[in-house]
Amino acid sequence: MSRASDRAYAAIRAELMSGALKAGEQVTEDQLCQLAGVSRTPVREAVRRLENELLLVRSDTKRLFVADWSGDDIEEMFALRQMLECHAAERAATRLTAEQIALLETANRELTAAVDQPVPDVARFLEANRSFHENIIEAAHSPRLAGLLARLVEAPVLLRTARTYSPEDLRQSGRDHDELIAAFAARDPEWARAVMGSHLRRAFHTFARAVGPDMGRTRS
Amino acid sequence: MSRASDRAYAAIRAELMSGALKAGEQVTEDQLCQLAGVSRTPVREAVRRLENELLLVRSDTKRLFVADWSGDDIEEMFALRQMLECHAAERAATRLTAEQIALLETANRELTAAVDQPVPDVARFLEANRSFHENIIEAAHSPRLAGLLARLVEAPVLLRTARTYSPEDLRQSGRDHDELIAAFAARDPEWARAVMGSHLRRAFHTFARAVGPDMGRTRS
DNA sequence: AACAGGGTTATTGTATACAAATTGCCGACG
DNA sequence: CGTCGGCAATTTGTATACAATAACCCTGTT
Repeated sequence: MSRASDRAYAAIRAELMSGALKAGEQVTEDQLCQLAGVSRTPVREAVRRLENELLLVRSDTKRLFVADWSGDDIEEMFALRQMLECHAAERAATRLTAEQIALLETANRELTAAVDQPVPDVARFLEANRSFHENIIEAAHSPRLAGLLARLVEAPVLLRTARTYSPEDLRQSGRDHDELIAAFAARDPEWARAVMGSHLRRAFHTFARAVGPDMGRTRS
Repeated sequence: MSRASDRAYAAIRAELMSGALKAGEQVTEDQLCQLAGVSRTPVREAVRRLENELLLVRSDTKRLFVADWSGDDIEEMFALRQMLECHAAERAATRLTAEQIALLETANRELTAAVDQPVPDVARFLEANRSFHENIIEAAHSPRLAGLLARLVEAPVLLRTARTYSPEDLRQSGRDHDELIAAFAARDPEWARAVMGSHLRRAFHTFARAVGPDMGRTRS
């Protein structure tokens, strides 16, 4: 992470996540250079990565814009993620070691701890959640699957500012994870797949409800 | 395609496909510059694309090598492709226009014409086959799905030199495509998914048989 | 003979200058 | 008043020089 292009990537990504760069807005490479404090060469490399992760998009004439996800885009992304991550859960069920299952339990204890407070710590929840899912993908032993998912998982976080997490939603996620762990402990691929499917599909509807009935179809 | 980076991409890719650059071999950026006749900047951009498509890989210390796919890698890739392309076929069944279906018929006529000769024209077959599948993915109207598949479809072609296409294999592909067209014409997503699944799974076994029992597990 | 150390070469990473392309503006003309 | 064309400014694309880092070889020591 000490390379200039990595720092540029992190810096630009942070700006996108914080909302300092708004969806649909044009950005120039020079702008991003100033922002990251490096020259255009590493910035261009970082931009390629972000384009690949669909956080930035190029117009037909190569001009650069912050991605603006429509409701359809989000639904599509969730559908793809569900397909791939169900597959990962299925594979993981027969491949997880006892140590890895213990890791999942640890991550989910952290997750529930973040929720079981007077005021839930959403950032802590998100980090534990990310770790939980990452461990499953890791255990699926399918490096290309992992690469594909990497492109899908992070993108919608862009919209997290718009989202209102209810404590009940967060708790339900914890329970889903518990059942997932049970399916893994039973070495039951079908069970794991099914739980993952309902987990992600519920997440989609929670997300859709939070963002609004039109799911971002009205742009600002 | 007139951009230097695009030309570099095409040139390097051609070298990989022709087998002039062998699997596992190290390549340097300067080498690729000479090869493409452009400077390192566009070459580096082309290399990023090829890394993304898994045709090139980087060692832990950033040195560049031609990808060397193991049998497990190939099986994994086929499994992912099947999952995604079945999904594409299912979506396409309800979205293809009459014109697009006609396009598929044209592509498959070209494909069978390439086969129905004293000596089948494999290159022409591959091109028609690529066009056929591309049209389906296009019709699925899922740009991210298309992006994911792009990373998977082209990679194993690297190994096509090792492959012996029997005329019967090629003819069977044409018949699969015909049934796929029938499923699309009937607007039956389930049918389309099933046909695509068996089509790709058969292709996998044909491929595995042609490459050999160990599927490349013995590297040269 | 094996191995550690240091210096040399090869390779990748970054900055900068310049070229090509695109956009937007402004005036001339219908 | 609209619109067409071209000039100026902005933005992206490429080449090249230089810096940082990793691999290699060679020697000296044990």
